[in-house]
Amino acid sequence: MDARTACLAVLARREASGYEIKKAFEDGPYAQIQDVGFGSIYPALKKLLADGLVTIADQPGPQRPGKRTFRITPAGRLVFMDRLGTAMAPDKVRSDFLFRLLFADLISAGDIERLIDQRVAELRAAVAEAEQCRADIAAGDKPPGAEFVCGFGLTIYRAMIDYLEEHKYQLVGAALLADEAAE
Amino acid sequence: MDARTACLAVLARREASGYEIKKAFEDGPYAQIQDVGFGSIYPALKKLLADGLVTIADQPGPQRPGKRTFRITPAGRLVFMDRLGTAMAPDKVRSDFLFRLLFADLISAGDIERLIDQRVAELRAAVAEAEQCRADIAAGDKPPGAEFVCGFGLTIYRAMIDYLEEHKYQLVGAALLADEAAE
DNA sequence: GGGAGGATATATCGACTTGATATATAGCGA
DNA sequence: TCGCTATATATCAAGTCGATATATCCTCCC
Repeated sequence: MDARTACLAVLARREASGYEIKKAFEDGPYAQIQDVGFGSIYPALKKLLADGLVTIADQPGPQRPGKRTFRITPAGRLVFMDRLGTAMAPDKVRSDFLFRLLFADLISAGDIERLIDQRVAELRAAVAEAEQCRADIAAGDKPPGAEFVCGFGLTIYRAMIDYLEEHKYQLVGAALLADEAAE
Repeated sequence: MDARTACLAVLARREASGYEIKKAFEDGPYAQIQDVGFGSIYPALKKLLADGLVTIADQPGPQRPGKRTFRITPAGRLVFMDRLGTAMAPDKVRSDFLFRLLFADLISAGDIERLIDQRVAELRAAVAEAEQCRADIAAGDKPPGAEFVCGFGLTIYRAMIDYLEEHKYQLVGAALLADEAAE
């Protein structure tokens, strides 16, 4: 998924500035799935504008000085629909946390426990956010996919928490034994 | 996690060529967690060699012509241990699959069902691979972290399959209703 | 023996992403 | 009015990604 498609996706739902597109990928359902920085968004919007897939919306209300609100064009909508039908890239995970646990034998038992506790706390925060997100969706008139994706995230976060709590001492215990043996 | 650290991690366990490092990130426990291409590995090894964190191991047996086997140095081991203690980058997911489902209202019911079925099939393959991986670990004398991480992956994959199968018709049903309304 | 195909092996290139940084205005509370 | 945060755009160096080029070795089958 390139930045151009990501911008088109947000604009397919509503008009937005580059800044607002960035925010859409920081919270809400997109946040769990994708990550796009300014360094990708602004060049992408420039290209989309040059290709006629988005236009700059005229500004009815009082606006911030530099702000430009983008609107998707019919051509842009066609291109986006076409992308939705094209082959998917395989899903990817990048986890520094699990990477460290692979080398648990090189870390002290205390540090392992701290690492896992910290991650569980982060996951609990993610659960709270996903629950909030789902409540917002139920209240507003959002597309059915959003609820499905939020529910998916919620389920997975909970499964992760359960696994970490159930198996934590398998790892910490092994580290304690190793620490003793080293003495 | 940069490519240099990734190379050091593999070399912390055993000597390996660039090609073998790449393979380590294609199957086995690293595969679920990280992804590194040749375009990152070879420049990383060059830098590590220049910094004295790895050396080229002498070649006892008969070897392939161009092959160079790298060995981590004591300095490299220190740097790697230090990295393990440094702040973690937050975990990231990138899912083209979920992204498409967010726009399920723009896709036909049949296509949604196909999309989900395909993903479930991929996940089943991932489960089989993780089970194989865990069996290999139990047989050999692998570090405790590997079993933990494989089990984690297995649990999450299964949770994903369950959710997709249980909620599939929530999404497909909504799409069918929308298709009818459009006629 | 020989040839096809696949696995092993290194290297590089352009396009893109990432993370940091620079710049500036608006709004709000102390 | 001073400082803080949020809004807003833009750019840069460093690094990553995916494709491609090149070459050798091994195995299987005719």
